[in-house]
Amino acid sequence: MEHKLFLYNTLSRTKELFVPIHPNHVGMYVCGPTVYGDAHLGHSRPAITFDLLFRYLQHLGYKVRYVRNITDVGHLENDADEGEDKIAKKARLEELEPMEVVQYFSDRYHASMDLLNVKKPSIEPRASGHMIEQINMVKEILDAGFAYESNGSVYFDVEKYNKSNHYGILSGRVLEDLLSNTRDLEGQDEKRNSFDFALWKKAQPEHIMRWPSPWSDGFPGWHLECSAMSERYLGEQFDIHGGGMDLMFPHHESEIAQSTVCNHKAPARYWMHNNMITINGQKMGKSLGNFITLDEFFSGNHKALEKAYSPMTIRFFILMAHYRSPLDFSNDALQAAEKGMTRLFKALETLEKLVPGDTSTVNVQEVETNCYLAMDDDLNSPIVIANLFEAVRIINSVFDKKESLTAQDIEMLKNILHTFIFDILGLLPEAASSAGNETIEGLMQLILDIRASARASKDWATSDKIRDDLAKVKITVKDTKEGASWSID
RNA sequence: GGUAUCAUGGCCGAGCGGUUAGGCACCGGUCUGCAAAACCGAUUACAGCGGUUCGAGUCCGCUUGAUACCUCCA
Repeated sequence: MEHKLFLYNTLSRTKELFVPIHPNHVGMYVCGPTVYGDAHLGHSRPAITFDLLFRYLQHLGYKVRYVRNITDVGHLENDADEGEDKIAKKARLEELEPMEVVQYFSDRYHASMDLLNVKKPSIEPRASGHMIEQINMVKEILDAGFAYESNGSVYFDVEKYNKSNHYGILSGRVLEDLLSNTRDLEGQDEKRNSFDFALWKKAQPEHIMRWPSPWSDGFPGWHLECSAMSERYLGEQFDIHGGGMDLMFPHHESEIAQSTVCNHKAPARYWMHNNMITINGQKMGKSLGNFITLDEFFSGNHKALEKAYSPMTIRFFILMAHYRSPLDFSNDALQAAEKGMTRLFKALETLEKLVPGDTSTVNVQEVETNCYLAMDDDLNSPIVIANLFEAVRIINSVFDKKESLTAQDIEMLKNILHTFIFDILGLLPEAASSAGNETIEGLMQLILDIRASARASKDWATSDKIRDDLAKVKITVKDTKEGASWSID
């Protein structure tokens, strides 16, 4: 099957046919988390979005090198903490080594990503492990005359850069507009212009994380690590650079400027940005303090949550919206996703039980074609899911003898669904909720046996009492053709 | 103020000029001792006002409203 994969490129604000620089190979860089806190729902969106792209590119046969960094140095606090490295700040409060904090939250981030069935990137570099590359890059930019040293810190000269290039090419900004936005911040006087950004920051005495450099003991600027690490692992120019929309400016804009000065070409050809997850219409974010961590979703342990939501529910919820649309969190939406996904997986079980017919009354091939068309159209996962539900309808109708499929078509349908549900969307069937505890299993078996004999003798009073009383302790009993089943709510 | 994005039925969410999105809820039906679950089926929409067009959620303009970025943020 011919594939013309179109991806929305923020640079051109249009969907463009994806053509890799080197045939059959794709280099992809995505901005990862800053590890000084637990991952929240918002963090799962880029992870899942670019996991979807990673999976799909691999499915199409590309050899993909996917680099997703971990930021463990370099970001500055604002306001009272201006100039202080975020990680150092947190570490001091906790009286832990900064690297201990980094390790702790990295591990927790990885655990959450594993639960969400997010594939590990090919390389996951840390900023702290690439000091030499970053310092070299600062030197290069200084040598090229696009940076200046000031009091031990080094700043990128945006105004000079903008004379030969367009600073704002990605975000659609015009430098003159940025000029009007002067704001008093500490350290501003070191800069020639407010929009200049730091390449190297001199460390204040209280800084724990610091590295020697030709200019001062300090740490690299906010945007440098991505430029340095993407170049190191993917080369001067690579295919795809991704991240959250909130990083478009100034982070990605500055990355482009830095790399362009060093390599005389734009670092990435396709820039992709996922939209935000909102809560009550507002962006979920650390600064706003309105975030819910992934662990809280998984445990249900948060006042805004009516119940616990499994990792796969979260994944399905995110895939039900297109990655460039804002997605509003709500219990209703999450529960709708949960029910829909359950129905999808139930149909997968039903599919195994279908009895083949002599002819097919529905076109199975169409499901596959439509799913591929949706994926090729800028990763339109909601449309893929809609088509999967069309398959659900087909499966159930065949099961109900309202439609018919040949053995060959049933096999094809299995292949299609497995490919899209497991391989591409990366969904996994949830583990049976009732399993695990032998004592409870045994007790429930006993209770249901007693109820079964009551029902056999049409003793509905006893049968209903057992069911009602179990319901009071949040155990649901369902009578099916194969006997009673139970689950804990 | 500047830049960008968006406004779809009870809720969530597709749609990129011309025949059904889809999910959840609700309603009707099948099944069941009853119920739940499951399954089948039907219904409800395109912020407002103009314009372009044979034809507009879909393009253009204006109005209103919302969000993001401009300061660390996925």
